Amino acid sequence: MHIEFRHLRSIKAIHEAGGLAKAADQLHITQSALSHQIKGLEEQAGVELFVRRSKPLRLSAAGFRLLRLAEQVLPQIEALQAEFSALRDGSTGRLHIAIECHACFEWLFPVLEVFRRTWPDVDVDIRPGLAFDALPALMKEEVDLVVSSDPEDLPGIEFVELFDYAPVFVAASTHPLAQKPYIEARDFRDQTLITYPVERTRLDVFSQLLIPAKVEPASVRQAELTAVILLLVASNRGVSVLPDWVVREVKYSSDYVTRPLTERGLTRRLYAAVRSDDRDKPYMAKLIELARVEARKLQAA
Amino acid sequence: MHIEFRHLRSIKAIHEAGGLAKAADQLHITQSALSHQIKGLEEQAGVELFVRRSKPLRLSAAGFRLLRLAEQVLPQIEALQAEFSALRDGSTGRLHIAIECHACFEWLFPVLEVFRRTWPDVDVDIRPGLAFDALPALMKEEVDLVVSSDPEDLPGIEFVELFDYAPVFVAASTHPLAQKPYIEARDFRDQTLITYPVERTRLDVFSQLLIPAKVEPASVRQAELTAVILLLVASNRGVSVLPDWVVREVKYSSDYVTRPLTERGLTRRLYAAVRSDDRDKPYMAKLIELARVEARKLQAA
DNA sequence: GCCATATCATGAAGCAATTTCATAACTCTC
DNA sequence: GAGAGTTATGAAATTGCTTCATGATATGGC
Repeated sequence: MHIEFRHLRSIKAIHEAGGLAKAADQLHITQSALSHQIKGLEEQAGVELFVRRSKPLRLSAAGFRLLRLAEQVLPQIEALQAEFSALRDGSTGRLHIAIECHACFEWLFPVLEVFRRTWPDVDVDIRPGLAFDALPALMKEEVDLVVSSDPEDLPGIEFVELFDYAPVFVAASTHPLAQKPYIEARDFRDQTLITYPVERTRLDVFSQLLIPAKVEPASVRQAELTAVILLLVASNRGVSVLPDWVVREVKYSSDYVTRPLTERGLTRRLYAAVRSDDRDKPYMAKLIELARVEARKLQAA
Repeated sequence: MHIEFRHLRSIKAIHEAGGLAKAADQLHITQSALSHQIKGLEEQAGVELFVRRSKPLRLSAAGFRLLRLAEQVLPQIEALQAEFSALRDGSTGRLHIAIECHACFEWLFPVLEVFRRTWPDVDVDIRPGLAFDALPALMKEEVDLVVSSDPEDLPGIEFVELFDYAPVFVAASTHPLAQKPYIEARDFRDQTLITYPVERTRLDVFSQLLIPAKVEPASVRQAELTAVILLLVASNRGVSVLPDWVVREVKYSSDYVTRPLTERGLTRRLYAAVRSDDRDKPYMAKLIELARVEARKLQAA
């Protein structure tokens, strides 16, 4: 059968206006069109929806049943259309974030906390599961933002600069290397290096320092959580390299020392990879702005 | 604006079939038509409902939102259509009954009790409020059945015979008239007559006996409830005339006597007035049959 | 990576459904 | 029962949906 929303609207209008002609006005069609429409609907449903005997057309029992449906359903689609128009003007949307950089949890969480307060209708999520192939997922609209430090030239994708950070050497304060003012690649030769469990090319120590210098650490141990890495470092089970926003937590602790990598220090840049379509959406712009501000707060601390 | 059920069905089909072409098959339209339709819908809503980048067309966030609506709403209209088809085949409907005859409660209630068990989906009600102008209300479909003992020739209305009954004289067993084998009009001349509070022409005593004989009782007192009338009669505050199905309750009580009106007794016939359209509906036929059976049980008791 | 295949998009043309116009039929009120 | 008000109807005009034919794009196997 073919009951349509149009029919629900008509039923409702006729009931409320208390007549076909007035209802037709409200619906911006002629009385004739509405009459034909109702006739068609009744033939479709096989049921008389109105009492014809009385002149200001009145709903029959079946008509009332249909009206009840209309009053239940019409507000729902109106609500949906409101959501859609919010989506269109960018006051709502989906913001699923994939992070390639394992330590980014540390600054992203506080950012999202602040973000949720001003944009409560945006559907925010972090998807660490597919951190591997984040950029293809971004292109397929499986996620909406990828935090990355390796910009690529992809169609429809833009890499928006977030902030700079420094990968910093961390060791226990009792560690021999604590004596040096800065750390070089060759210093790792006889060390146990503790890293996040991802491929080397995605770790700053390797990509920026050890691989170019062709240095291999004595051993590499992996730990998932930043807190665990720091624990291992404190108990002298190895040394690590972490972004500055992470080491700021231990900078003033007497258990740790932090040192720059190379004499002048390394600098890396983080990007938010987003689809061009999304870039100018207000909530997206806001998130990126927040990320910059909050991260700098962390780095300054 | 112009979201229609058609669109909801399409969204759902595409999602379930996992592709536009297969969905189009299910919907019995071409792939092209569906493509155009979705395009139109997206323009309407101003929102992308599907992710175009991936090839087996996938729902976007907004698309999922619409799907959720579809899954909520579509079953509702299917349920409605089931109700309508039940209405068409007569297994459900509205059965609002108006009773012109005030004492008919007595047999109608038991009838409806039985009826509700076999036809639970029929919307049954008794509307005593508009007992006055019941037949016009029947024509205007405000009620669906009128119990009446005065058939009229009205277009679209049929009077279906229910059963015959006898208006019977009731008095306290101590009442002087209890001595007579039957009661005549002139016997009322010096009596207080207790009646239902309706116009005289609609009371059997008057229309069938007193008005033709031009007899006026000494006084007339009215009571709404049958139980109250009987109470007043028992305490000798007056006499009354009630249908046989009512007096059967007191027939064997030593407090009352019942006597026929006139030597041969009066006989009246009750009718169910219904619209011709409704007459052959199964539930209507059933109710009428039940009324006959149950009433005769009461009269026989 | 490239080609074959599957899948979706698009434009023009045809067709069906909806709307309108003009007017008839009906109901209700006075 | 005349008149105002309201709904129904038929035919023509219009809208918009569908189809056909074909182009564009993605996916998977080699």
